Amino acid sequence: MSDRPFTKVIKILREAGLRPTRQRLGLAKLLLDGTNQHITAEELHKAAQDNNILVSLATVYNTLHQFKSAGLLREVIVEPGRAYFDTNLSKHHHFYFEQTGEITDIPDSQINIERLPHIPEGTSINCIDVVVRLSPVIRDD
Amino acid sequence: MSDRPFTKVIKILREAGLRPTRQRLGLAKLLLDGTNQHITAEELHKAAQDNNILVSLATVYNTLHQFKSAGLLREVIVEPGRAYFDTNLSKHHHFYFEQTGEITDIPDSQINIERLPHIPEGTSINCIDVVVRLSPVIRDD
DNA sequence: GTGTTTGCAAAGTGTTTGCAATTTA
DNA sequence: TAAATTGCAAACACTTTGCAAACAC
Repeated sequence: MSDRPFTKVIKILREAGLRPTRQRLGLAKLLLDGTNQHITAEELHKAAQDNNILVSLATVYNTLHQFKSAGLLREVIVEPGRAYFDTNLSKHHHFYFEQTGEITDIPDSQINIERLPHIPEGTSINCIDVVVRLSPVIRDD
Repeated sequence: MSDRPFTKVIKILREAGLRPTRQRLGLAKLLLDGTNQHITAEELHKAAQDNNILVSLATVYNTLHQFKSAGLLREVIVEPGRAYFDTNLSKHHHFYFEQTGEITDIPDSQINIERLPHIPEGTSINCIDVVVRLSPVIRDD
């Protein structure tokens, strides 16, 4: 919404090695506004249109991957055939509402993995993803 | 490989409410042989061809979903755009080798989730999936 | 015989890519 | 102006679907 802190977003992009083009600036402003979001390319494209940010769907896809490579976003995999991107870079996990497709964060403090498994030789852990899949409670009364 | 215990597979399908057709029997024999497998539709289709089981790719897809609905298989979601099916029905988790796409099991005894998160009201946990993503160790010598 | 299942080909969904035109530095 | 970026449309990978023919019971 604010128009001035453009400089901040420009700085972020520059430091990520990405030229601050009109499209990247617009998408970065939508994504990196400090709120935690779980968004698909289509949703972001729609959000851009709604905010008068002209950008093609192809560029949205490319930009999401560039942001991911630059460490500005993470990918969350909870269902086949659809990629979600997560603006929360801190350690955390996810609830996935199977009914609605909604994703919400589980703070790292609320989950704790004890007893880590023995890691195969020659490999190292990239990350550990925990997805708690939820369904609506069915009440029969 | 064995030809006689067909009766066993027929029984499994019958109890799952699925007619034991030639295609389902063939696929069930490949899948439910007691080993733990993580397989895609394409891979299963190829395996069927290699074993002289005539079945179309569309039927492989349909059969995998029928088996899943019947509780004979589980779906594992580790990468977007590809569905893996898991013949291991006991509680366990997964290693995912990002480099190769390979999936292996983590026995439930080797991982332990403490302190479960607070579940949103009106929902119940369907399942908890843990994916430990691995990369090859990079050695610089 | 009747309802189920199959296979094909077509359609669908989400994503990536080649390339000319445009923009950035 | 040289290199990076964009947008389009086409290609892509994977999956689902409609429907006539084949099959199971």
